[in-house]
Amino acid sequence: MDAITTKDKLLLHARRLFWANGYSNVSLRQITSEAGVDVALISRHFGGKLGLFEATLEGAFTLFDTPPITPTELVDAIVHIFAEAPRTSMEPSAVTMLLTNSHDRHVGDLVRRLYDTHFQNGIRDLLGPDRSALFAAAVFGFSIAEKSLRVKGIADPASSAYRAQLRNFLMTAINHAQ
Amino acid sequence: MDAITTKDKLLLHARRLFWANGYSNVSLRQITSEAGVDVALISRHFGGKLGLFEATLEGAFTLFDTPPITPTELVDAIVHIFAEAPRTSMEPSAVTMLLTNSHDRHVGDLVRRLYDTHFQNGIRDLLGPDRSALFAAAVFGFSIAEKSLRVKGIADPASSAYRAQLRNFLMTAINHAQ
DNA sequence: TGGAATTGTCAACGCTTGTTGACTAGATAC
DNA sequence: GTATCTAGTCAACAAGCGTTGACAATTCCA
Repeated sequence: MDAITTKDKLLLHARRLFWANGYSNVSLRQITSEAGVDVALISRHFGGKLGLFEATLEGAFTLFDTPPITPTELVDAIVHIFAEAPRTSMEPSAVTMLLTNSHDRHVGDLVRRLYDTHFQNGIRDLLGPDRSALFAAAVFGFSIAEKSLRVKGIADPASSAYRAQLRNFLMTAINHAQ
Repeated sequence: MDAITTKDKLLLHARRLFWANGYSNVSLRQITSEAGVDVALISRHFGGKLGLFEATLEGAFTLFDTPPITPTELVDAIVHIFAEAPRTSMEPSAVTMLLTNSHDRHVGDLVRRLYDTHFQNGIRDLLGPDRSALFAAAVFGFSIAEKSLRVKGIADPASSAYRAQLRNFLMTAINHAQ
């Protein structure tokens, strides 16, 4: 019983720290100290740092594995994830962890593979190759601008203006793609 | 005389490696081994790793320090930088290094400050707060999609289709911002 | 030409990293 | 009740990191 709690504690803190700082910028001792457990337990439960990282992404791509019927529903789903993220403190770790770690020496290949199999293949059938590429660029760009660079001019995520801004940005990227 | 060559060699390889792998994923020994010089010379010439990183960004924001007159000229300038980047092997290190390192423990604050003082303030007068935020998101998203995640559906950077695709994407972000 | 400043070389430092093995405690099964 | 397996604790490991200081070589200036 207690084992499950420990694994969940590790997953919770690891997900938050990885998403906020990136794979290489988070140490195992940082995770375990915040989770209040011993360092060695990561290797025991997850086989190592990479295994823990993979575990934090487990089941995070369900939205894209069964993509919505229409582009509008896809946009609404992503807007919902982005807007609710601060509340749940869970998502959009999946999407954003992809890009904030895509250049990492240790997890770059893994991250690109996850993007290919889940995100890209999931939305390409819905939007077509060109529109899905630019739609992905819009999602990534908005996430980077808001979360990492904290660009001014992006509305408060709790406001309805935020949802409208993001929705309009994504719909524009879809509708006006060449 | 030889000193200048060594500094330039270090800057050249450091810029390339930092841009490709990010600050924390590049070691000083990796840079110096490719440059063919001793490790200690980085601390001697640049004061340390952070100083070398800053030096690689020197003068890379001239475009945004004196922004173009019209949004169209701004878009054309960025399209030009992106399209010529593979040839010159220099840019768009400035813009893309901003975002690929924005979550780094060591250089995150520096990178955000550079973004604020150069990129953001430069284009906000031209585009206004809302449009400049989404324009920045479009630039970052396209860069991430093309360079880091290697999204399918983005044209060959050497082709004219690439310029048209990027130009249309950026113009759309500007013109349809709420 | 001789002294001073700069540049390059080498080895070592202290620190952090992820990982491992030995050991104790507790739960489970026979 | 005893053997077995799992979970947690502790200390240590080897490897890599950025940085430093002592020394040799070169260049520059008077």
